[in-house]
Amino acid sequence: MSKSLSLAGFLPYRCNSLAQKISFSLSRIYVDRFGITVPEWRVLVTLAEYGELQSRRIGELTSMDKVRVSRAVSGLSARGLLQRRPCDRDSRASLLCLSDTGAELYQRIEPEVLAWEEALLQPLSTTERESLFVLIDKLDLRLATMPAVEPPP
Amino acid sequence: MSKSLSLAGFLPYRCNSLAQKISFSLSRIYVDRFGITVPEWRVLVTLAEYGELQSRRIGELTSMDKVRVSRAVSGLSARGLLQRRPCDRDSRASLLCLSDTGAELYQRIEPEVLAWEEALLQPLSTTERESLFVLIDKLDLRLATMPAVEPPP
DNA sequence: AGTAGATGGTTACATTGGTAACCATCTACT
DNA sequence: AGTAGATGGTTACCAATGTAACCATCTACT
Repeated sequence: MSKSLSLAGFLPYRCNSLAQKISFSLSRIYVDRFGITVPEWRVLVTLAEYGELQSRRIGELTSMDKVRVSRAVSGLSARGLLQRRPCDRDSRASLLCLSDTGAELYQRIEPEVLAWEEALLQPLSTTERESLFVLIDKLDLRLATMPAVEPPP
Repeated sequence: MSKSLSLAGFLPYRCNSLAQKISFSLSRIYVDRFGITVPEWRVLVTLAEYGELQSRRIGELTSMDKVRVSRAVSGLSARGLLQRRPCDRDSRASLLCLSDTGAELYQRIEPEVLAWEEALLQPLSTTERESLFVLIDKLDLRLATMPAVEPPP
């Protein structure tokens, strides 16, 4: 005999719904108050962390496909938050970084986001926080290596 | 001094990206092979578990808004997987349950999904599986009760 | 050098998902 | 009973996301 499915205890559902709630709660900060979309937010964080990158690399670091990156970049550029300069190694690509306004905006958002994160994790002990990330890492790894489910014969 | 943000260690990002990978991996089963969408899948599972429900309740149990439920239901109905009968207590609503074909289809999918879940969780010990759900529960609860972040004055 | 195929990035098109307006009915109060 | 507002559910409309085609350039090989 095998147990039967229940959404409430089903990891895909729980994880999805948690991710959405987290994302929504966080986005109140940068969407409502700063008019930044989620993909734009990811680009901002990444450029703030790495300094200067080309689109391709931003895509890798944020797990977004090139179309999404392109749109996010063009949105941010339109608002003067980015700076581009040609990439001399490859003239198809360009190198992107935060403009002064972009960096300034980011510095206003970042502390609020950190405060929000701290508030979210507040009920978890240090150990729990660590194991949360360990578990996520393990599942991520598993997904990358797990064989596809076989259809029955 | 406070730490600065990095996507790779940022819970919203990690959780989102994990949820997407999980969802994608799982959906190979019911999307590719059975042509069922994600919302439809949730409705199926819920009706399989609860027997007979009205749309409103399905929405609550699956965390989907009424539009999404309506579309999922109409998709499943079009394929003859559901049965509706009028709700005598409220003539606006109807009661939904799986049709015979629906139940049969579900019974073909369920064991595969359970096998997939087991494969996913395989690298986690029993304790780890438990703490994973405990952590998710805690975060869920926290999100429901957490105060909004205050804008700086 | 020249050509075939791969790659960075953008644009155009189709699909999906969300928001808002809507209709029918229900509830509660006069 | 009659009316005002709430609610179940569908439809219509608009924003976001993914897929596919595209252009320019690069790489590698002859």
